[in-house]
Amino acid sequence: MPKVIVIAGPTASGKSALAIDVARTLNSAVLNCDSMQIYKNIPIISAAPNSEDKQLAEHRLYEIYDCSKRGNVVEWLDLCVAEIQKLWTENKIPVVVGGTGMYIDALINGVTPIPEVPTDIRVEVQQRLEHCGLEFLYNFLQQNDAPIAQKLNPNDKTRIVRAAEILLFTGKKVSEWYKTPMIKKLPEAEFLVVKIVPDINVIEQRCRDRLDKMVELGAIKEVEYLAQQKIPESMPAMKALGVPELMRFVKGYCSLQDALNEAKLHTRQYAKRQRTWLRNKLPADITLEEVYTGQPEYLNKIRRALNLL
RNA sequence: GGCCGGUUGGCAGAAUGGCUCAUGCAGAGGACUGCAAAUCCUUCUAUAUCGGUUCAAUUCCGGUACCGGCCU
Repeated sequence: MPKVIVIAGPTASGKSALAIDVARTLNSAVLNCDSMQIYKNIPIISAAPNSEDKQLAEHRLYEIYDCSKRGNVVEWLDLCVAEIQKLWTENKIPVVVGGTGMYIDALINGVTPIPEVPTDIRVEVQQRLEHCGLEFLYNFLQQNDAPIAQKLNPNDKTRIVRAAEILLFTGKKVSEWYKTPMIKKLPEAEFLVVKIVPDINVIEQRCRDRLDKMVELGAIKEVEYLAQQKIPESMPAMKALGVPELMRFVKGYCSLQDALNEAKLHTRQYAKRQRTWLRNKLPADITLEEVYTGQPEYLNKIRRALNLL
């Protein structure tokens, strides 16, 4: 059975470094599974691999979308699956790394085959949301798809909007859609899941240091670029950690120090959410309880596990 | 030394003579199937201290401590 290595961990856990080392020993490539590193022009703030990293191992699916584009899981999944299959034909074991839980989940467990909702429907729902309020949409769901309404929290904007879109476009309840089995894009794949879950305080310290370093490396320039491009705040790339915070500084609303402190706090909170997700949703074959900084035993562990698969 | 004002959870900040001390932030835990670095849920912690009045005090009165202002 063809194999795929999946490396997951919170921000600043050293997962990218591990991915590079694994890819090198396997003479394979690293595939991005991060919803922000997929965007161009913000490599510093999104902590995408630098040129040195890229020399050590081949990296794919990084910095491929314009920041004005809205990425999504399924699109990423298609790209990722294509790259995995390519590597397989070369007899290589792909190394997928990233911190976006939903993407990993979709890769391993599949998604329900709901057709893509066209833009006009999405705009319509968005307008309803703005004019009539979230409550209106929730009531709409309660009347037309009670099971999903019950499952969702009345304040959960993202999911209520999504459910409304699906219902309007497909005419079928989301709760019905969810009864159809999820489709795996790579049913034949055998995944070796490696999880890095260091102590949250260690992660926090690394996030702080990294953010300071990002500023030294030119993170402000990237944010200024986004401002110049006048990319709407609603775009995903504009929500990358550090972007909204530094944007406030760039626009003169706060000091750099304040912006950084905010960004550091939000990064920690994000890392915490990632840990929760990893802990409860991703069973792993190998778990590292400390930051990866090149310990050879972990590489050996992975190699041994691969042979056993 | 004298006079005045203040003291509510880790922080900010409401309220009240009596029922479980609002709320926000932070912290902790959790959810997560097409924007997910998003979106959302649950939850711990306080009336400075001592005494008095009262059926009942965080709330009223007094002492002490601490903080701030003014005076000598």
